[in-house]
Amino acid sequence: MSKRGELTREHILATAKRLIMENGFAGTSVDDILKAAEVSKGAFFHHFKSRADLASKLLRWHAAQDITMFRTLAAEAEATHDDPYDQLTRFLTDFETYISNPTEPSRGCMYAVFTYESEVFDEDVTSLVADTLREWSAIYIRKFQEVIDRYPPRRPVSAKQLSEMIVSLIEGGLVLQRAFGNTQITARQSEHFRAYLDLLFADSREAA
Amino acid sequence: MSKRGELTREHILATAKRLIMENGFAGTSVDDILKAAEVSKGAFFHHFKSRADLASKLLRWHAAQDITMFRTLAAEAEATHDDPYDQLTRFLTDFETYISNPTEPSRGCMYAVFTYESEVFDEDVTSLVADTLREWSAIYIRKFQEVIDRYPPRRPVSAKQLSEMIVSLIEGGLVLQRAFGNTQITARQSEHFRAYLDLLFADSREAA
DNA sequence: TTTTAAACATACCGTTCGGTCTGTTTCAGA
DNA sequence: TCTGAAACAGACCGAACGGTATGTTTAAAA
Repeated sequence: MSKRGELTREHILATAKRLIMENGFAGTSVDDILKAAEVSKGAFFHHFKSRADLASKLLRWHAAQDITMFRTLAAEAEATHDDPYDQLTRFLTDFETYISNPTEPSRGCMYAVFTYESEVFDEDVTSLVADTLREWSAIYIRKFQEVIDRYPPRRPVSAKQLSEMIVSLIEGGLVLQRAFGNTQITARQSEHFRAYLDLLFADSREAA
Repeated sequence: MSKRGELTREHILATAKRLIMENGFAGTSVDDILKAAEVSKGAFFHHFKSRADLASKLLRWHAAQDITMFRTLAAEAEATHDDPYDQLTRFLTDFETYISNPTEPSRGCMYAVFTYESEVFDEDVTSLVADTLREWSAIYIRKFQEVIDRYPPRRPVSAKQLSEMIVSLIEGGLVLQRAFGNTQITARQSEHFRAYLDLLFADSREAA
């Protein structure tokens, strides 16, 4: 693909992403995207076979960006701290800064948007959503396992439970954040979760 | 309104609710509803001024049912237990049974569906969503405040924080539940939350 | 039994939808 | 400089859309 073509493609994807995060996928027509992106119908269908194809490509495009960002934050935390608990704390605080950033306020989670319209998509799209969410969870699980192995928690709890909790808190926080128009809510859930972690692990950490 | 008319109205609302929870609001056309409910266009537009009017009426209808169910569970818990902590535990376990009921598996939260398509609705709809979520939160807050007043928590925590956390966990759990096709996930979050509450309040409860 | 309004049925209308088709422009490589 | 394919532009199409207009049925009150 030529550089110019690639640019147009990305421009369409970015515009579609913005519109879909505002109105949902079913609420976003091809014409809406054309108008907002100021590209022609010919250009659109040159890059995407159909509207459904856009959904699939957009999801992959977003997931790639998303996982990259996730891994970058994780790598940064691991580079700065040796202790898995410190790494986790650092990762979460970085995430809190990112998610409540008022200059580019988050309109929610794209996976949630696709999930709540799941019946209109093919199985490859819905399974991609599930796979990406599972990848998120898997990274959390590994780190929580390291923490649990080093610092026995005050109450029996599994890495999977903790992972599922923080992912649920973030997803739910994003829903409330948008419903209430308050960009701080998701970060607050992450903070509260860290307080819970402290309650679980503070004793073993002090003992060590 | 006649009994027959009221029946048709409710049938349309129930059908629309089912379809919208599957495909989203923008993904559900009036014709889709007519076909699924086996009613004519004349019947539909006799009961609802427009498609947007259906959205508004449906939301109010659902919110009324929802809050009633919520209050019923709360009243039952309060009738069976004197202690606010016991009431809360009872309420949450009842909720867990309800939400993971496999005979009528929950496809998610209608407020979340409307929230993630919020740009397509008028302000009266979006503010109704926010108001209903706030009502939920308020009921939780009052109960948590009673608990905190009676049993000083191990760490400083506000009733608002605890309320926001359980609501986020449920909203997020419902997203994951649908994404993964696992009806147990939301109940698991509620359980985990109760474990956190135990960690917070067990000491003061034993002392009392 | 007659009257009347609510409750419904259906043909129809203008618009928007996703998608196609045909043609033009751009630009890297021969 | 020429060539060909990629990149785009925009008119056009049939289907589906939300909504209306007009008529028929139902059922309770007079």
